[in-house]
Amino acid sequence: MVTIKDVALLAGVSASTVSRAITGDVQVNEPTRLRVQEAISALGYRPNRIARNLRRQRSETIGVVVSDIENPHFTRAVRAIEDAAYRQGYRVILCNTDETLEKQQAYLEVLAAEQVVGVILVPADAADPTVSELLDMKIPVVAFDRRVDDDRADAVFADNRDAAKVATTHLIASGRRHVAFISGRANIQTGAERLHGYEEVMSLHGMDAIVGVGDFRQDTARLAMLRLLDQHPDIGGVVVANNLMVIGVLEALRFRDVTVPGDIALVGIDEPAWASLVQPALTTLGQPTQQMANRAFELLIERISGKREATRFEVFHFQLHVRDSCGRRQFDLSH
Amino acid sequence: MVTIKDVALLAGVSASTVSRAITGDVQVNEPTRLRVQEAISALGYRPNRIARNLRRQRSETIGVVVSDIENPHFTRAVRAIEDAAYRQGYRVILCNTDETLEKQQAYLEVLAAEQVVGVILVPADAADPTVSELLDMKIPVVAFDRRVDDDRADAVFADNRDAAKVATTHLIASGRRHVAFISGRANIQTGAERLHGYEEVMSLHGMDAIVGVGDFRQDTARLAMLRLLDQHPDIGGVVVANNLMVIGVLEALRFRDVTVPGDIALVGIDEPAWASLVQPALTTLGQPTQQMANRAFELLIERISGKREATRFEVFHFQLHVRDSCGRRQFDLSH
DNA sequence: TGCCATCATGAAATCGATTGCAGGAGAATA
DNA sequence: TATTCTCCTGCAATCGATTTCATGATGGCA
Repeated sequence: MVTIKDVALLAGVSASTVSRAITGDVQVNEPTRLRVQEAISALGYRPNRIARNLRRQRSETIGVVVSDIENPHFTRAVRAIEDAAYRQGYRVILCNTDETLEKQQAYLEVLAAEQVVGVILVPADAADPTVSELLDMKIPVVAFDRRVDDDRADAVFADNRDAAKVATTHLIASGRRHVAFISGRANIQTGAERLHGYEEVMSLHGMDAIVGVGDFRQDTARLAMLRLLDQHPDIGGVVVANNLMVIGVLEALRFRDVTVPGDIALVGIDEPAWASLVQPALTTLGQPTQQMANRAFELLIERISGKREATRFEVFHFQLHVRDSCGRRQFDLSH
Repeated sequence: MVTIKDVALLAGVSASTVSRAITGDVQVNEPTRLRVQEAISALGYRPNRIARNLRRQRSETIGVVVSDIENPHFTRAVRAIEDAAYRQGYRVILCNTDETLEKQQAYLEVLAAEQVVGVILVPADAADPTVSELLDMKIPVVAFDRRVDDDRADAVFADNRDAAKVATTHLIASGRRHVAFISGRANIQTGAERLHGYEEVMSLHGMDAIVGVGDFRQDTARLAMLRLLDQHPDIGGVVVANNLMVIGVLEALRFRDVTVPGDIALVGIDEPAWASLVQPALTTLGQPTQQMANRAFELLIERISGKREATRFEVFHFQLHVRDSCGRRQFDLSH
């Protein structure tokens, strides 16, 4: 491995001078700078970032931690963040926690150790003390999609309760009775809020809640829907708590020869790219993922650059896309 | 920040002893070890990984670099790799290159600097010299989905040429004429190979190739398909080079009121989760993504542990899933 | 009793960079 | 000419851990 000393030796200067020639924050005589440059390219020298970060106590890297790398909502956000960050000279490293506290802690520690300048986190567990440790270390954290308990962290999320309310109301207003809900995990904020929104509307209309418990993934949603069909043969509508679970639910309905929206009307929360291509085209509630991601990054930059002290929450809103799977009773003109 | 010295001070021992107590590779007297443990938890000490990696010249992290974080084929692979790696005590950090050489170099350098023990790479550019630099540093590299030029790197990929040949042949055998191809970027190996497979079959049958150039993303595929419809109104079938582009192509066909498979039969390469849910259900060629990912990780571990010297390539095969979009002329029984 | 092996520990070097401090050279000013 | 200032550079300390080497204590064995 070629180090700064080798370069110094070849250029006939000290290591300090090489360092200054590279970083450029202190004046270096032009001829010497050129000699150093030559030596660097002659040896193919590349500064060791570990040593640099150790000394500088920071890096030019931001960390992004998502709870499910397979969820298009998150990957779309990650791409938006990476794009913006890279343009501003930051590198982005990404980690996947699989919705487990253990992995979240492990990866937050990795990021802390790498001295990242900031973290955007889709928290698997809002109460994770590791988040506070990062904040103690003056590493700003922006929660995405969900909040964290430590209120020094900014947060960007959507109004999930409202989304579920709109979806449920839409089905009921279309004349559906026995509207069911395929939930995500209730210990995840988005899961809980969407469930609460659904329950709120159901009780408002004096109806019993019919909940199939999923975990935001395709397989469990299929099983939950099959079970629900057995237990409640009179279901007339279903709200599905996220995009991946919609796939599982549609598989279950097709397997049982249940027609959509004939037998059961369906509204999905989240807007996948294929929403309008499936049969029937999916009525969805979409959130402005890219805008949210961009905003999360902006909030992080404000913190990194020290422009802002106060914690900020930003709430975005879902938009209803009425297509065919809901039966369209009410909104025939809104296509 | 609490360092090893603070722990040493509180426990009344030297830093060396604390270090030994933590790593456990050298005997430490039991009572002292306990005192150190107490001091550690009392202070909430966490060893600084940067310093550790600097000294040890390695980490317990492996790097994964993908060319498109939004492609489900890659995210599925990433999740499989992360699962396996985490179980074996490795941490995984992920980077996205957007199919650009510049970002690929930047992120490979980041990973090299972080002293990762190995890299799994979906190369955006097979000729990138940074790959060789990693290998020079004794950091093993496994190419995924595509190969790299440096033949010290292992590779796991699928027989893309054959996939395109099967897809094209299937359409022709179903009686389709003027079969078109929506290609990915030809400077990407998978793109080139799939295109060649298509062209090979077409020329074998004495037919002219009809190629719409895309870049593996949804938007360009839509435009390419629209342009193709204008230029070649007699197209009877189309092979689409990857899953994301299928969405764009279906959008274009729907926009022009072209029926599938009535007017145009369609076969997609890659098997997205929603393949059987779209209308019409998609005939696809799927590759065993998770198996490939697991194998890539195994190859990497063999290198990391020094079990193997010789370079290894592993080629996986696509499987044809006949559904409705191809017209099913030949294979009515094969569902 | 004397010698040697073993065990536990500390002091100091080390990893590869950055940076505070000091000093020399040369220019500008008194 | 003497003094001050600026510019450039090198020395050495530093970041926080690991690891080599040396040393003292203990105990077993001759």
